[in-house]
Amino acid sequence: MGRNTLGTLEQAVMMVILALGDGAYGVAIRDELSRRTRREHTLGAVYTTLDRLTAKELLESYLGEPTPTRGGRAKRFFKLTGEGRQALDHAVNTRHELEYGLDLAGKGA
Amino acid sequence: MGRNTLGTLEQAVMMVILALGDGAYGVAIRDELSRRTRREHTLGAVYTTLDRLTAKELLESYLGEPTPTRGGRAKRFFKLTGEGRQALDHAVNTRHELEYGLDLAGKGA
DNA sequence: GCTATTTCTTCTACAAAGTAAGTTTATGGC
DNA sequence: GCCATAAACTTACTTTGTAGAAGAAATAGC
Repeated sequence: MGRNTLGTLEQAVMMVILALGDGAYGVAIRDELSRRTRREHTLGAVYTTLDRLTAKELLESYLGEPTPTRGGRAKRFFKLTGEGRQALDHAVNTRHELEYGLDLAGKGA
Repeated sequence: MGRNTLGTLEQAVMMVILALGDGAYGVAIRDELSRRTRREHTLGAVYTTLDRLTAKELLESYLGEPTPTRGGRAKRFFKLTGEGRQALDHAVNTRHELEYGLDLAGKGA
């Protein structure tokens, strides 16, 4: 995709990160994504998206505390950068204008 | 993009076709798209998308009357198939669930 | 202080979508 | 005929999306 549009998965991932607040790390993101999407996404898909968004500086990441549960590797948490927030808002607005006046399923209000 | 998700442009184009009703042909679609998106899209981008959606049987096309205007090649009009309508509705619903509970710009209602 | 187990991340190769920059076909008027 | 206009088509390329693993880190139990 040319310049600066966000793909559907990219947008979805960013929204899920917002929804998760703190606690947004790879596996959790995948799970919440599956929940909201009613669809399975592999971790591979999620992480590559995460990486690409980070490379574009729309996300930033930091490593979490030593794991509290059983075994496990250190979680990497993600959040939107200011730029990321802007990009998402822009995508949402664009969508809004596209949907304007149409009667679409799920547009109950 | 893997199996059956619609990309952002694909969704956008389908929405614009709905918005245009009859009168949805390449150039008109591009123009309406630019209007609603506040962004220029080349015809190349639009036509390749149109073709792909047609190939996936989400759109169907038919040729219009011999051109009424100045010069020009016969217009090709597009509309959603039943399957296309379904796919779009599904995309809209998914989006809905993703946005649920978030406070996003442009989500005024 | 090993080894199995759990939890999470990283890699790699490929398929699908998006874009740009042209080319082609068809009028109509001069 | 030649130029301008209006539309569609083509091609080569970049960016996103996906799958299916393999790789690391931490802990528990023994």
